[in-house]
Amino acid sequence: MLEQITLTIDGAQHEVTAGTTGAELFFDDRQVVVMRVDGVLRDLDRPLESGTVVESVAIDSPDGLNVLRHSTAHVMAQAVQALRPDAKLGIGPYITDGFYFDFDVAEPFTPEDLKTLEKMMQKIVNQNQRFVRRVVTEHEARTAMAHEPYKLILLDKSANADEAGEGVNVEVGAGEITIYDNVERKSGDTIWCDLCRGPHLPNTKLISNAFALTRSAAAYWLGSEKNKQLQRIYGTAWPTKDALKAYQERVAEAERRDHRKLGAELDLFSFPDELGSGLPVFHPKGGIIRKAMEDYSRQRHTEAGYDFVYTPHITKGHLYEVSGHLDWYRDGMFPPMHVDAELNEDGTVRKPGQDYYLKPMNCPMHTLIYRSRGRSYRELPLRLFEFGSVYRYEKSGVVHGLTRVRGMTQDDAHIYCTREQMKDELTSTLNFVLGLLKDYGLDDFYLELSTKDPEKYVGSDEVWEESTRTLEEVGQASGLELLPDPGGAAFYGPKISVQAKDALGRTWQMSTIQLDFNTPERFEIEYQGADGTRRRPVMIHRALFGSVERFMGVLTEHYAGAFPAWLAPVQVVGIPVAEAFNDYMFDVVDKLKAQGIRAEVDISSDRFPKKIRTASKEKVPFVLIAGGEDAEAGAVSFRFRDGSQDNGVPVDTAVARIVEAVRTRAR
RNA sequence: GCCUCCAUAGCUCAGUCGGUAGAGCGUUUCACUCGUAAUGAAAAGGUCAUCAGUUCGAUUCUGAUUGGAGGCUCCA
Repeated sequence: MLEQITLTIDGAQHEVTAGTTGAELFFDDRQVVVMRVDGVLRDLDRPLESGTVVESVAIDSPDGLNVLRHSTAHVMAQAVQALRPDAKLGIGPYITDGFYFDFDVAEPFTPEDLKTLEKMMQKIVNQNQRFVRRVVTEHEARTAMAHEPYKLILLDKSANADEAGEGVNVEVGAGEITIYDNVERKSGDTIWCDLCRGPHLPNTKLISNAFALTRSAAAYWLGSEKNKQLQRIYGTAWPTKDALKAYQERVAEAERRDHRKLGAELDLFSFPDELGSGLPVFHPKGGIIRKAMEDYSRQRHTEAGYDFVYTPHITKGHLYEVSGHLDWYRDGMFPPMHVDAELNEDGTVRKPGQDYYLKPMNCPMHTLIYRSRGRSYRELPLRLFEFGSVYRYEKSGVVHGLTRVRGMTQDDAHIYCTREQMKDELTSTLNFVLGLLKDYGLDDFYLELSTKDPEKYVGSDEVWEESTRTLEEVGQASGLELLPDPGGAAFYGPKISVQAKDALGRTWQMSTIQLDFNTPERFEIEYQGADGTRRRPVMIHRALFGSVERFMGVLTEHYAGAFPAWLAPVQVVGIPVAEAFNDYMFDVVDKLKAQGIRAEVDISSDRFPKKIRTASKEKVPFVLIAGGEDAEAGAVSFRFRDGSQDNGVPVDTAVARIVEAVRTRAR
């Protein structure tokens, strides 16, 4: 008689025969591709033990997708080794929306290779190979992987795989060493195998035809610059062809929204080669958007009690010796210009001269303003704000559109306050920042708390602890999700950053609020307390846009170039139905201009439908149309960006509506 | 910084197996204009990124430089 065991299956107790596998348990649900046993993902074909809690995992669940993508990565690696028998395997984990696999190959992969590989993968999928798990000893694993040097390195590291580097723990985990064999269904032959922690899909058929290889690129082995670069192939995989298509459409939409593309199409900004990498110029239309952003920011900062200051773009090097930047970030600064040196005729130095640097940060200069005279506790908190232009020597490979530049303008403020004021000041700053971001149209946030990097910090542990705790309390009080970012802090203090999600659900790090106990020390700034003693203020760094340039890039993508009326370069275009109504249209536009609205009349020689098309392509928020019917009624007709209309609106009403939309910053 | 790829008109791209180039859009001009995403015609516009090398001759081949793309590493 067969022994019966008790399992908790998807929440309910069941009695089953001992030795029952997940595959038998869930055989009638083809969506189930893997299972979770006592919280751990397992292959379906593993027998279940009495008393365990078993949950089915569907292919379209987050874990199921990860397994699907990991298995697809195996299929790809099998195809790669068939195409390039000399290819050595690196690691091949799942990632967001897909997977990659690294290979050491003599020649990089070409786009044609990717197409060939996709076809080979489809053949493997159609063969319906089984993924078979095999527990091995370390010796067996080393024998099986004798020709895979990188796998042998992984075995060396298996004891502490979780710390070894990106993706390593997908291959080998602490505990058992396992190999996954790809077994051909008909012959039972093992066609391919890989050292892998699993779990995997039961078979390749489940991958169906909903996968694609997307790109190839180089990547450092184990993610370290010191290691050899391997060739990485990225791919994506989905439960259904429709899901794959939806993903590809999302990628295409992101490409259409790319601010570099829209910036050129809408004539907002450009990156002249003559200026150098990462140095943008803003064209008149981009300038209007930027000015509107800055004007509103100034207005709000004035209301919130900030003082406006201005500082130069260049300074003697000594300032950044005092601040510590030359110690910590010299590589990220433009090299110095050496000036004022004088030489004797024989080439010996008569006057040594000195180094000037472009400024990479505003804080030291603001601190000099603080220090320019004695300060009283009555002045604190002192909030110094500047649209401060900074220059950073970003490595050539990382410069990217407006989001990573070498010259940028920060909406930078430094708040000097007492330790007692610190918490309230942080709280009100965070609220100020969140409120302002919402006004610009971003409203889906979470916070990140970046804490000390043990290899890169100054100041005492005690101070770090206090400031970290304070930031954490403030973050938690905000009610937003607060995620830890260990080691992410700047050398001088911990920070809270606001992460905003855009219209496509992508996350951007926006504002940062940083505590700094270090700069006040280094610059020895003080204030006189009510009791007459000299005390050291605390300094808070905060930027809301981060950089104006980057924020504009993010907003461009968030709005897909269709900026809300208050930011739009051209807010209204008047289109007369025929030339005879030009004057009528001009009268309407003049009324709008009198109210400060950016309005134009399209009097080009284009025909009416072409003018509509032009205005649509320029993403103008309000198109006003006037012809005979409207003119007789003293009205205009609206055409909105979505193509909808509102005809016969009295002119004064139309003007009021537009003015109101701009005033309220309506979307 | 590293790897791979790329650079032809303002934009998107074709082309030249080495003999100085073409389309569409845009621009200009002319004609035509009456209701919601492209009226027609003509013209202008290019040291084929820059600098060297090979060659009778280089936009084309080679190298370097600059700039760009996608990754990796980095991001105060």
